[in-house]
Amino acid sequence: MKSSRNCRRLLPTRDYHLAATLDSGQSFAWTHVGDAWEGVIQQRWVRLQQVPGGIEATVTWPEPTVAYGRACLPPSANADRHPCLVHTPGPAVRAGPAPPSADWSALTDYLQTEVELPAILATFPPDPPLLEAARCCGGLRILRQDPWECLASFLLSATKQIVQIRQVVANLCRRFGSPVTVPPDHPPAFAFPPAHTIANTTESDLRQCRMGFRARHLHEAARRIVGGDLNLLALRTLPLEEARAQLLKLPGIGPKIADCVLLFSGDQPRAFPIDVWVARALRHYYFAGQRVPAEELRRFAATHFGPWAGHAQQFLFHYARHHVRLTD
DNA sequence: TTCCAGGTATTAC
DNA sequence: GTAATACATGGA
Repeated sequence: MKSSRNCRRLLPTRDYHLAATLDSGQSFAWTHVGDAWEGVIQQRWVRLQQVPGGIEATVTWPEPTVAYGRACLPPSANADRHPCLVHTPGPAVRAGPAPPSADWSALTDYLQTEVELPAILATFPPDPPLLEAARCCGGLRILRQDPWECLASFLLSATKQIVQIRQVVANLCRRFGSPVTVPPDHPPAFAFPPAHTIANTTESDLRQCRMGFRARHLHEAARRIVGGDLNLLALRTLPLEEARAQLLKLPGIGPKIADCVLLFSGDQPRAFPIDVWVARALRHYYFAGQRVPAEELRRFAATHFGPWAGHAQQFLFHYARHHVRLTD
């Protein structure tokens, strides 16, 4: 086994509920291990644990060290439009040995620890169900994920339970992802496979990961992205409607998955994914439980919840799943 | 066994 | 235009 060394740091946070955030159906890449969460961020194994004052993060470096890529995602091009976002892009990327004091900004950027949640809550309309949902799910955050991993994961999410999506994503990483350095005696961990890897495999191979009919969509989407039909990072610089229109051109991506990608990885805080849970909550709380066409729900959500509608959506989603029993 | 899952695309009225 | 239906798989 290759030797490795751990590096640990406290990431200071306020109003941050790590478990709610990592286990709220935004990302399917985290495993609950004891009282911590383990996953892979940008090719690096990470362990996160909520502690007083913040999040204790442990990462592992290989020894001897290897060159590694971008230390952090580019800062949000939309940051100026959204004063609640405070990005700290970190120093220039180093290649070669990674010292223990290496850049943590990739992690804080992913976790969005710098976002002032109270400032976002202050923009919400004063309606009782939303405020109750926000109260029940205090500290629930929106992650800033890698766009390709987010898109691919949600392509796999169609009519699947969250636990099953996790399994399929794990299958995909195990079969096609690169192994990452883990602590001694730790089970192997794998990075999410890049688009070109998926594009270069076959639909039949993808089906081995138990993703069913979604294999064709994933394969074709990867091929188009690798072919340059769509620049995922550039979506962060576009107005919401334009970014959504670009995503809707991909096979297997409709309004719901497009909004998930835009909210969870595309710097589009107004994006408002409406799935079965959110639709149920909207009908129940805002339309007296009546049947409402999907388009009308979308129109309502686009105007009612304000500039941080996506956060409101995530509160309603979490609330509907864990705190109340709503019927269709 | 039957139902349903963080949907989408296609086909039928 | 809106309403059903197929699509794979497996947990509840």
